Amino acid sequence: MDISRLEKISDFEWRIAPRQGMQVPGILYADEALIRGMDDKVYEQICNVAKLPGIVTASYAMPDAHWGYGFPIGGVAAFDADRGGVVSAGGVGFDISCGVRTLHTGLSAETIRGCASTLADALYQAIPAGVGSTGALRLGSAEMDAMLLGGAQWAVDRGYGEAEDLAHIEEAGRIPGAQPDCVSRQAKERQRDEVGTLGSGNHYLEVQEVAEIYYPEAAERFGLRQGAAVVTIHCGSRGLGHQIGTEFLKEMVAGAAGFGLTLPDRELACAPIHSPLGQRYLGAMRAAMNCALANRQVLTHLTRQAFAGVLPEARLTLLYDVSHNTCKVEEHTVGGQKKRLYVHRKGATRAFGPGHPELPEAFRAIGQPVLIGGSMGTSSYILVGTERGAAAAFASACHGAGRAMSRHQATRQWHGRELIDQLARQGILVRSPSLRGIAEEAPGAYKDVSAVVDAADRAGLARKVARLAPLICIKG
DNA sequence: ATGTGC
Repeated sequence: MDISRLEKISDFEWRIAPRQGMQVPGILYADEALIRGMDDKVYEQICNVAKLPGIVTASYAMPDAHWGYGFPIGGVAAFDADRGGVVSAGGVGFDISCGVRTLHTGLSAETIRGCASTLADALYQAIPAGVGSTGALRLGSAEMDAMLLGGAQWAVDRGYGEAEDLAHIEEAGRIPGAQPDCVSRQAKERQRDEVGTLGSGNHYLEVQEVAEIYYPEAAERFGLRQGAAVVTIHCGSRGLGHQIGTEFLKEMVAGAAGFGLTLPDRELACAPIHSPLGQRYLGAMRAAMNCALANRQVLTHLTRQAFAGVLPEARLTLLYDVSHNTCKVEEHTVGGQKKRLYVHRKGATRAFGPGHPELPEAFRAIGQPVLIGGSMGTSSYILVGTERGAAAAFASACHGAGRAMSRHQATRQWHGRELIDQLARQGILVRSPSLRGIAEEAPGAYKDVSAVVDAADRAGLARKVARLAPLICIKG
């Protein structure tokens, strides 16, 4: 991206002044090196989003922003329903409610190293992974609807996990307003045997070591101690979310003219929040959010079972679960006034600051855990929402490293087998059904997650708490 | 991301 087109606010905040139909400015949080590495398309997409009806304050991009469908991945935009605001399927993304959950294990990384290979095999056997992977559950139509309404609460009610898990999930594990009736038969069909599966692409389950602590007070509140082992699960709503995204995108493209919307880019297809199509999308999307929460909850149960077979002394408790592909109704202050807004976060993590009423009691005084997944073989980070961040980008932060290279390019540059051997020499055990998938996910195909996280920290979006280093990686 | 796709 040509940095001369941006107005510098600070070393980590850059502004695009409104022009050519932009209702609000664009704001990009990143350092110079990250901005120079971004595609010009990201600039274009930030500007295009700023042209959508009802957008408030600014069209934001996080430090890991890259070119996406319509909206940039790493984009945040909020809309006021009463001022013609829209909801956009492309503003949420295909993998609805893709997100990250991190669990304590009650064990040290040293203990894990003592049986890493056995544990890796046990996890790989317990966790269905890969394209089209299926799980042990088969949902009939009534159970499907119950899952889509109940999210992680549905899973816990059926014995997958513990009641205490729920308090440590966004919205207590169940997104209200889901409408299974708005989810197509085909979407449900695709999901029938995919609950409790990891999927493919950048999804993973990792056992990690707490390698570094930056903010001891927050780490203490989060129960993170240096040298401890944690488990992180990164996945989403599988075939169901993808099908919903695909169908509504098409419907929104077809419906745009009927709503009198002239879109700067066909891919920005959207519908007024106060329209039957907008409402149907929200109902279906919320059902997909519950699907993702149920999925991560069942995977947690399978993880506990795998640990129990190898390390019976393990006690897996949930630190937090937060999504990074969502549209959520939240209260934010705009021009000194409190407003209920439809906040799209596409590849951006919610990062509520201290005192937010929606946070579980354990974190209310310190702020929300912000879980940032790295690429395979590299570090992940835990940050905490801050007061300053709550006033910027509607309380959002980055979500990961962000791709630096296409999947195709990566497969030409790396070989799965060599990467697995190389990582094993670094003490990182990778298990995956797909060598091609491994090559596509080569660490070198991603941006430096540390630079991304530093930029988010320095921009004040969230504050660094701890770095997690991978020990075992189950890759889809 | 995805029953990966012109």
